[in-house]
Amino acid sequence: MFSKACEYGIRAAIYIGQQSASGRRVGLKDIAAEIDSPEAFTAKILQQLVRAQLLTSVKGPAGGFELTPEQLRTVTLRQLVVAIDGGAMLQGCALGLPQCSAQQPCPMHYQFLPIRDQLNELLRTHTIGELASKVQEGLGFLKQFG
Amino acid sequence: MFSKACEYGIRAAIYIGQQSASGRRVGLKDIAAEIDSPEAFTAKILQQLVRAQLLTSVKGPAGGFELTPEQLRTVTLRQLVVAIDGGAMLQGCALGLPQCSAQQPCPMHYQFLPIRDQLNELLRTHTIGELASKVQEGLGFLKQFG
DNA sequence: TACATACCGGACAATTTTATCCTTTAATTT
DNA sequence: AAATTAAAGGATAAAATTGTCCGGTATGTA
Ligand code: FES
Ligand code: FES
Repeated sequence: MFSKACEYGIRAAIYIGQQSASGRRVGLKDIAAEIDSPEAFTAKILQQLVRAQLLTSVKGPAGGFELTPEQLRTVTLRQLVVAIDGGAMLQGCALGLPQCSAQQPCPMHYQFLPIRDQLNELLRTHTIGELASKVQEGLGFLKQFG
Repeated sequence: MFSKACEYGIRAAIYIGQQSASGRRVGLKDIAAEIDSPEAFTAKILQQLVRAQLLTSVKGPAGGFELTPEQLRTVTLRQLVVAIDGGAMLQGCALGLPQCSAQQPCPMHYQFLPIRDQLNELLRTHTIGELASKVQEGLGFLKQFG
């Protein structure tokens, strides 16, 4: 579905969000441990997200990553996915035709469209803050135990 | 969404199905041209599908690929996808957790599940024959022009 | 039997994705 | 100012995916 980079990116953003909501700034090491991802690779992805201004970083001692209240409230899953994976999966043809369009649709087009639309809607309407709350309340997990 | 291999595989299967429905057996060259895919790579994918018995091949002059009436009627998109990409995308967690389960669900789990289920249903309920008809009737395309 | 056709199979190459390492830069503390 | 901390950035490596090439094998035809 999504690339590894995107999966790590989303999980990281949610964890950072959860901690930011409690006023804690978190470092790379902590993040990678909490979402069970390769540290250096995760760093690259977070850099991308900082550049895209979807999250904030602070250098130096007591530095790390955080989401501003504004970011927590407004940054959506969709923005993360687009920043990392690009829009291809959210707009592209299921069978890989160069253009998804009703002009020359692939034979799955009309069946596939509603599903893709729902996915878009799902990503568009969920903010990091929202998902972070879910984790905070113990209703969602960013890694698995046992 | 799907890998390139899977996209080519599905498009190829549909084209072969369309021709088989008209009693024509088709060769690799023809297939690659009609679905706009790299010939040698497509050959590899078709081999996989033949081994999985989702389509049939015949060597020698006037040989090529075809779908038996049985295959045309019973082989589903789902079988193609599983044969080429494996079941990961159809069962895996949206955020890449090693297991998708309600025991330790990721924070997207309950929103994501219905969409993934619909995708599964879509793939499970559409046969190659059905999609081939659509192409035959000019309602669907396997490559794009101009 | 000889020959031509077309898929099969293995090896190989290019590209993209995933992942690591190390130096530099910025910020804080002593 | 010096030392310490932590992210930024560049170079590189490993792995997976995508793609090519070529000799082998089966099949039909002359
Ligand atoms: S053309 Fe294939 S999904 Fe729209
Ligand atoms: S656990 Fe993530 S989708 Fe089910």
